Amino acid sequence: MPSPGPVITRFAPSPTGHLHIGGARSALFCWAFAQRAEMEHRARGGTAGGGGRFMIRIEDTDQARSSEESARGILEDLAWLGIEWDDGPRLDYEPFAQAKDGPAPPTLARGARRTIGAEARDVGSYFQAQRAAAGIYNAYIESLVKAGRAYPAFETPEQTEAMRREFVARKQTFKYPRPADVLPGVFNEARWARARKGDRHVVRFLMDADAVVVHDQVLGDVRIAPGEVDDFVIRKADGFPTYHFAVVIDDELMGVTHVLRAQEHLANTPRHVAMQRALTRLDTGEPFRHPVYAHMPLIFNMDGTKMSKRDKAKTARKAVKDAIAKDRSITVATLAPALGVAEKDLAGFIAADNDSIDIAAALAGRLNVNLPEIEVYDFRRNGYLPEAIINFIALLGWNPGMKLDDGKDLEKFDRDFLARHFAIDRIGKTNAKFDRAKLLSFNSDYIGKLSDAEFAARWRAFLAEYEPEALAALFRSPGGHAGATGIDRFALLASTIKPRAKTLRDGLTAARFALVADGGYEFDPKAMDKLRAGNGVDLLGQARQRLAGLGAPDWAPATVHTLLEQLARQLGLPEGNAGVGQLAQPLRVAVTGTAVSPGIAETLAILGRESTLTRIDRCLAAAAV
RNA sequence: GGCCCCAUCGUCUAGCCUGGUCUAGGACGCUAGGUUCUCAUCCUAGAAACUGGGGUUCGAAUCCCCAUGGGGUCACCA
Repeated sequence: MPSPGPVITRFAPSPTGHLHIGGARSALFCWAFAQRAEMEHRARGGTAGGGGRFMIRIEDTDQARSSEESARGILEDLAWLGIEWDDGPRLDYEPFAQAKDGPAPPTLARGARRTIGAEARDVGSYFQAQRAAAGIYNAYIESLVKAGRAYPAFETPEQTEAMRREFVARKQTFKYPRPADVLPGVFNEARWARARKGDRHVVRFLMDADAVVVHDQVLGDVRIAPGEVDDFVIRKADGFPTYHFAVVIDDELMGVTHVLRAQEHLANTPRHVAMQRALTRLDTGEPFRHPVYAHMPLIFNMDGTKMSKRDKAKTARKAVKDAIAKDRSITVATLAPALGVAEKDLAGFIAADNDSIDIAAALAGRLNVNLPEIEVYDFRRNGYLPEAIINFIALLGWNPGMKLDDGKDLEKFDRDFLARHFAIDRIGKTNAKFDRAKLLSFNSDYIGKLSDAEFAARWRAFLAEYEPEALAALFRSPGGHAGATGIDRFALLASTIKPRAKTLRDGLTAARFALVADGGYEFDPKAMDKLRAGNGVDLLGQARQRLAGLGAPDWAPATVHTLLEQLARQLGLPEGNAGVGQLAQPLRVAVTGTAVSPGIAETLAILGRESTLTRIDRCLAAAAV
């Protein structure tokens, strides 16, 4: 039996921004599908790369909107998620979140540089703009024109638009009317000559008259009646191929066997199938193949709207409007300079004339609001773990359909599991809503599952990347005093933060007490009232005296705890933790200003002797007023 | 509007293909308890769904039809 060749899947983003979370899922499924094929191939003793390959292709045919930075950003986002491609653009990068335990200076210790992707299969560039420059598409355009399956059209965009409006006015669906001189299967020499002369034109595909059936692995056969699809543009006036055309050419030339993509592309697929029927390879003379199609359900916001980066602008716009309404001193004139943007731009943003994400981000920082995460990068900088995101998005429109021993559904799994078990027949058909609450739950679960050392390393790497000042502050003893010797304050802090952090970022909230200076926090009035009401002040004084007797070198959770236990006993408080608890609350208020903190012994140990005593004294003074 | 796709708790979903084992299971969220020095973690319990109507069948969440609802798509964007 001839070897069937590898399964080849592809993810083909257009580089016009960061990687959208929905795109990440498409990439993940394509990756998993190829991975599984490769694994099974190797299990049968096959050679590496011969069973399944995952490819990235950059669809940068939109000259105006594409950028190299976006392309790189998307590749980095994929790398961060751990979705690595076998074929595609080369990415040299420094692995993320690899900071390990190290000496005090809070620098981000990057791992060794890595490279993903290589132009290994000799299929040319993975950038469509470069492929266009190499003449790949034009050669096929010409072959189609010569075969009478495509033709130049000379209407200007304005003319086409006018035609469209006429149709709409008559309540008809616009379909480009094929010119009378264009005949199927007949090379229109006159038009071609005029085009070659340099007249501005587009090239349209001459749609065939037969029905098109898309055999979709998820949705089943989808039949489109003849005449439903008009003669669409395959080459723009600027000489670049349209998406539809470039996709069909490249998928064939790059040997793509399986196309897994979002359902929004389903309606485009008949065009692709029709072109595949009409095209013949220029190198081998073989007809184009039809890849296997699988369209997956879409992902929406909880309110049913599309998840788009404009949501960020919307959120920021609402926030700034609220702020202006609430506080008269806030105006466009005062805000703009503070944000570092032009007044005109800010006014335009508020008026919804523009949706600048830069302004949205500046506003969010200024007004202290959280923008919705839409792109992978947003999740990353807000402290989500890639494994949580992978797991969560894998469940949007797919599930393994397996039960755990206790009868519950298996829903927590990693990339490797997905690679082993992913199958198209378990892709669902119904659109999903992106439930951030569940993602958050997944994220805190994954944080909880990390060992203390791992969490400390990853939290530290995260802070080094996105909150370097906070990290630096955590490495300083709050009051500038020498920290306890013999304990790693950061590790201790991290271990107490871990169960309290739903994201790496919000771990900072729980760590606030360790971040502020000894005199840098307010005492919560309610907590202070409570302190004064009972015998809190007295207990606090007693505790202070006792703690003062504990030398800085002994300042560790266990010793502090023992000391408090002993004190509780001496004061005739209830046995065990209940007694410690009566001491804990006043102490907690004293050293954090609030009634909430990690365990009191850990809290005090993290603060160290000098800070603790300083803070207690400050509280005692405040309570006496 | 034309064409196409879809339809189980608030949300993600299992079950549907191969009708009975479904008084429809799990997870998140929610509610109520419990553990704990506060908070968080953790544990237990509870409320919560087969869109509607016809049909097929001894029997339908599961098969068929219609209605309704939701979505996608109709660019010289991808």
